[in-house]
Amino acid sequence: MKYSNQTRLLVAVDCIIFGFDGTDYKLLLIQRGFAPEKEKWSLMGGFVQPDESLDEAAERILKQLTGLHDVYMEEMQAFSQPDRDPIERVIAVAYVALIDIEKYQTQINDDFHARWYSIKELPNLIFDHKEMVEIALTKLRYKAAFHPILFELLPEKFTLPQLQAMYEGLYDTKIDKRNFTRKVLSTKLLKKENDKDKSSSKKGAFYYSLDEDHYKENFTNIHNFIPRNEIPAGVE
Amino acid sequence: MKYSNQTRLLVAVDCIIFGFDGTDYKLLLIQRGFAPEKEKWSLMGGFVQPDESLDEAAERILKQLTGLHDVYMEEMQAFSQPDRDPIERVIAVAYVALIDIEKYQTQINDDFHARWYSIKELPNLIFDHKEMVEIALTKLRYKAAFHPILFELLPEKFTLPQLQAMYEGLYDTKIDKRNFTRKVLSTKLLKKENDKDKSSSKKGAFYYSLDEDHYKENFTNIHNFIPRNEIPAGVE
DNA sequence: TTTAATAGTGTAAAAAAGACAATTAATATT
DNA sequence: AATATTAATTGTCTTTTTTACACTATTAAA
Repeated sequence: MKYSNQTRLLVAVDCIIFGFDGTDYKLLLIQRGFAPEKEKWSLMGGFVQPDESLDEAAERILKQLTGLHDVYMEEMQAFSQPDRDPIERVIAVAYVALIDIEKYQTQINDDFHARWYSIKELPNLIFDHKEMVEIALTKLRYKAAFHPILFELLPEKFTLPQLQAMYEGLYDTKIDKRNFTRKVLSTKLLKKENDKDKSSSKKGAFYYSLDEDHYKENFTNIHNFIPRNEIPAGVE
Repeated sequence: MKYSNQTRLLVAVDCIIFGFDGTDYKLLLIQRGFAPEKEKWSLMGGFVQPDESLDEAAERILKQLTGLHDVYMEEMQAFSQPDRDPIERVIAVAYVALIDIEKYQTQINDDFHARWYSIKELPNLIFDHKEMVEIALTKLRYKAAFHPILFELLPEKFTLPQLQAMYEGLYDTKIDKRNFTRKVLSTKLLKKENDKDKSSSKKGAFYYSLDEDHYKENFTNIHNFIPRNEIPAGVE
């Protein structure tokens, strides 16, 4: 038994994969291997298979490209203009993933010709992928102002200056060191390590890591990592 | 030309339509007119047609049921478990709408047997609609704590006690009158009218209305309508 | 030992949020 | 006409949070 007289459509998942290299935010793009728009840059995506949910499809696709699983990823928004794909109508559900760029491994066979692009120097993207990325960035700025999600971009151990650079990079702003440190430490999300990162200063900066228990417990609390006037308007 | 060897699916939109009657939050439900689950209560939904986006489908469906257009509505989340509909796989994108309950008109022919149910006394719903409603409520509580969206539930003119009751209802909490009034008026979103609503007190309460210009300009600002500890954790 | 470069830290003022209760306005009652 | 009743309206003080602002500490390199 089926529903009759209804049109069935292709449904795809597109993954917006962000990384941070210490200075710039990066987007992981692939060079599309098939028509249309062959060899143009694109988000990694794929069609939803009959036996999988959208979340599962997104995980499969992310794994395929990065080799990673258990990654922070969430549904962002559906893109459904009937003509967004010139070949055939495809409804795309965009997912946003935040990964530690160092954990990304080029796959044994780099089928996808993937590359990290700085979000400041993105190439032309196929279809409506550019719009997807812009919306994702705006939503990321909004959400990261209140929730400690950007830690997903960092390695296990990181320094306070690195952390601050990450926030400053996302909002393209300078934040007062003392105020930032105080706010971040007051969340109790961080554990101070005993060793220092001396790669970027003579004095060296102490490493911190996430206090996993506190992190899980307090993840959904409302925090306040950046000055109010930097929070982007116009978002949920 | 088509993408080959891919499965095409039904895509539907389901509308979670909230109202507020001065005391309780209400959900507009229909009695499903066709199998499966005929005559069971359900969200209003419909399949996406070949020529329309999801947003357009949601608007069409909302208009069909309520006669209303230009209503506050936004995409919430996709529901995509392969077996969520026993007849055939359907991916549903849930939309949340907030309407002024007084504007809702029963359609000329009430094809859908629609009824407002208090969210405290919901009947059993088909498929995963119950889950959709619960998620929608949690997200509404989150969003309404920061953005002035609940005004969409009120008529053009409303009193401060009514407004406060609406917030108290959503969070199931009591809020201090003086603090609430101060916060709400400090947003500059409201205009005081000259007349009073005397239906619920001898003294009467002054009407207020939205200052439309300020409302549009400041809509996306971050406000703070309810005490911090009432904001639900576990949401975006 | 001096220099250079970045890390680390404290305090005071301003703004926002929270706790708290008496007065006012209008109608209903006597 | 006076009084009782009911809900609306209004202000202050305290606490918390946020912001603005600048010097000292550390250590490798010169």
